[in-house]
Amino acid sequence: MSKAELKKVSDTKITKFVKKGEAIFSEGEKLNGVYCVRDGVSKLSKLSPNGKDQIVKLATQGAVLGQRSVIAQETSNLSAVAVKDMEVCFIPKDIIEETLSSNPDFAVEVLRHMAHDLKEADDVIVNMSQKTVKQRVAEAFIYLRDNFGEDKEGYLSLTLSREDIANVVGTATESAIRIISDFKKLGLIKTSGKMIGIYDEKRLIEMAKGH
Amino acid sequence: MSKAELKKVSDTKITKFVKKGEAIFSEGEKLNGVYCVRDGVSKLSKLSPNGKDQIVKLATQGAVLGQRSVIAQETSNLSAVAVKDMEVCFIPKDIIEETLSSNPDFAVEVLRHMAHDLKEADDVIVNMSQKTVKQRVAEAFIYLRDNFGEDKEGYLSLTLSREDIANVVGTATESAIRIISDFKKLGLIKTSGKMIGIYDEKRLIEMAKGH
DNA sequence: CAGGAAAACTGACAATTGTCATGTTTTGAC
DNA sequence: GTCAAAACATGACAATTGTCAGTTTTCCTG
Repeated sequence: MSKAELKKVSDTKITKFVKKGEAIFSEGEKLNGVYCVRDGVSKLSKLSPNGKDQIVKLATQGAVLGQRSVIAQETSNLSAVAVKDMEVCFIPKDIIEETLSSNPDFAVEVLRHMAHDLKEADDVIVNMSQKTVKQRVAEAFIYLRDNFGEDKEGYLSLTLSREDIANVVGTATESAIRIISDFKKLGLIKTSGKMIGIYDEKRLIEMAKGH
Repeated sequence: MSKAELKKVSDTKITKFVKKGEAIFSEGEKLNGVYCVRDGVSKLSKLSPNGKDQIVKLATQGAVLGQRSVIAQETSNLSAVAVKDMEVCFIPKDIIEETLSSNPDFAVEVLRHMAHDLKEADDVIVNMSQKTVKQRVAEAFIYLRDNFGEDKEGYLSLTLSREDIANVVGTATESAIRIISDFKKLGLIKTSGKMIGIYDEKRLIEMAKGH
């Protein structure tokens, strides 16, 4: 992006704070721009016909929410809700569209990013369809550690509710809870309240691979 | 694309015929360009660690294979194998990259397309994680009819092996076969050899929705 | 800090799905 | 046409997962 363009963006951007549990936008909503995540974490989920909310992605610092819908000129196919207090900045879609069509480098940049997302989505599809719930839960913890880190005591920095964990994994809340209990009994993880920590990484990774 | 660009593309493109069962490229392969599907159908699949091949997408006329990998400058994350004799034309990646960075409209066009694919991938994730195998099989038949049509006798124009159907749905081959038998007994579909036809669309759609 | 709501947890059971074993049919090469 | 290999099909059973019902714990609000 040129300096002039950068300036225009920073002039028009609006910073917004979103508390944990609050929505940034909802499925089916028409978006007038995109939201850059400066801080915090958002879950991107889609309501399934049976009433459950499948979490498709967790977005953190650097992610751009709503990009897909704005580019495709469609309403959002996902809901975005904060799972950790957030700071986001809004960029109107006019700016995006203008920059896209005037600046090929920007377009290619966005394209690369979207190509990456698409690959990740493919991976999720394979995991969902070919791995057991137990494997997916194990994988989820490793993913959470790798992407959001852990505190000094070894607990995952991003604490999700059991229901959210179940919705990431795509299973019933009770099943997720049961598997968490099992993992704890097996000494793979430790828990403290709703916080979860990885205790035996090696064996947890084994579990994710299927024994 | 300008006329000069179009000319360059049509000068460099190489038409190739791929027989049913043959691969266009494989997972992990480095691609030197993309393949436009002129005719036929390809399955795009990914090997899961347990040895099963999950079909992520079926691509037909108009689809561009390898686009994601070429844009992201990565090796392919999927394998492409013909499930119906194909005619594809190859476009070297240099041409793609050059056109992308010189022609914003082309980039935006590709971007829109990829945004659409991403939405579809999200939908697949939700289906995989929230629907039963029975629902997914029913949905698969409706999808096959809507996207590939049916012949005069009402059989799906695209005939997949039972194994491929299982791999689309993400289940064991035996489970897929059993469900196909059940659907037939229930009068939802009809079969003739490996061909499958939709017999009672309304009830099949009900089944896809969950009873 | 009391009380109520929400979240976490557990048990019992049913439904779904996968696996293995085996038989049947179809297909394709010769 | 024949024969072997592959694909299709079914049964029996085990493993996984979901559902419902109920208890305990945690969290939040006044």
